Amino acid sequence: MNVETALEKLKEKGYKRTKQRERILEIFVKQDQYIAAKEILKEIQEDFPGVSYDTIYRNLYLLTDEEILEATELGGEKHFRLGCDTHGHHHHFICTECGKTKSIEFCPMNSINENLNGYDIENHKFEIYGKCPQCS
Amino acid sequence: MNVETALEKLKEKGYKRTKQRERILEIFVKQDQYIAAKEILKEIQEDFPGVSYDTIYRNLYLLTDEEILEATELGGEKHFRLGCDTHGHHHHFICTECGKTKSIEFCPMNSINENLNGYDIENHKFEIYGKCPQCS
DNA sequence: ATTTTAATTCGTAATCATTCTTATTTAAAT
DNA sequence: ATTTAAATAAGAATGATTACGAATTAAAAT
Repeated sequence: MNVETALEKLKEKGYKRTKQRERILEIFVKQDQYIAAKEILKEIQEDFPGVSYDTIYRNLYLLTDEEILEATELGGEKHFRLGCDTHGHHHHFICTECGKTKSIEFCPMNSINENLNGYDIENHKFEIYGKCPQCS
Repeated sequence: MNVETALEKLKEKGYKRTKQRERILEIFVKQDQYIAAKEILKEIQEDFPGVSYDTIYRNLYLLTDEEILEATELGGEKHFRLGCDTHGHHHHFICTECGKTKSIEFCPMNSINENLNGYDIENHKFEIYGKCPQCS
């Protein structure tokens, strides 16, 4: 997913193209890893000194709703990254030291054979935490 | 795990038996589901009007470290439940409506055959979210 | 090109969960 | 009964997130 494709997708839904939104997308395209809201803010302030957290969060949530970003909770903070839909659905190994991730193609939902009759499954989370080769 | 067993386990490590700690454990034994810190506080205040969040969190984290409780993040809040070590290691289906859980014996780490050479695995999380039979 | 409209942003305050600090209290060992 | 380390109370502080009114701006309509 690149910046233009994402902005196209938003335009179709009636969302406008703004400099701030474009800049946020650029950051995610450049850094392919989980990033916290405050880091996005810091980076954007170099170009737009006045951006507020409101703008950051509003956009992060919008982009997540539109499935352009995906979110996870790390150390009490929400983190976001570009949803790599090139790979299709997948999970992550997340380094607890540097935050870098490695995609995991294996999805437990394909292997599970547990009786969940009557349960309406909406979502699932599978993440492996540890040290990546560089940090261990 | 019952209250006495848990308190025994703590005593062996040199931790004291306090009314507040005992009461916290009772709540978890009675309600076998994920509970947020503020709900613990509310319930305990009926007996100890002065308890502070400090006491709640200190104990929740202590109990989690001692593997008496287990924790997960739900809706931006940490939630805790009694670690059901009778079942051994397992995961959960968590109802997004009422918070009730169903144990899942299947563990993806037993089925995964992904190349993670060089990665030092410390932990993992597998949870399924949705509506339980009562809520769907 | 101008106007209109709704979306978006800014600036700041408010909220909410969690953590910290210090003085005081308590369990349990001597 | 005394001592000592652990635990608690009370409230302030922090940090992430959310909320809100006013001002701005992108895009559509005229």
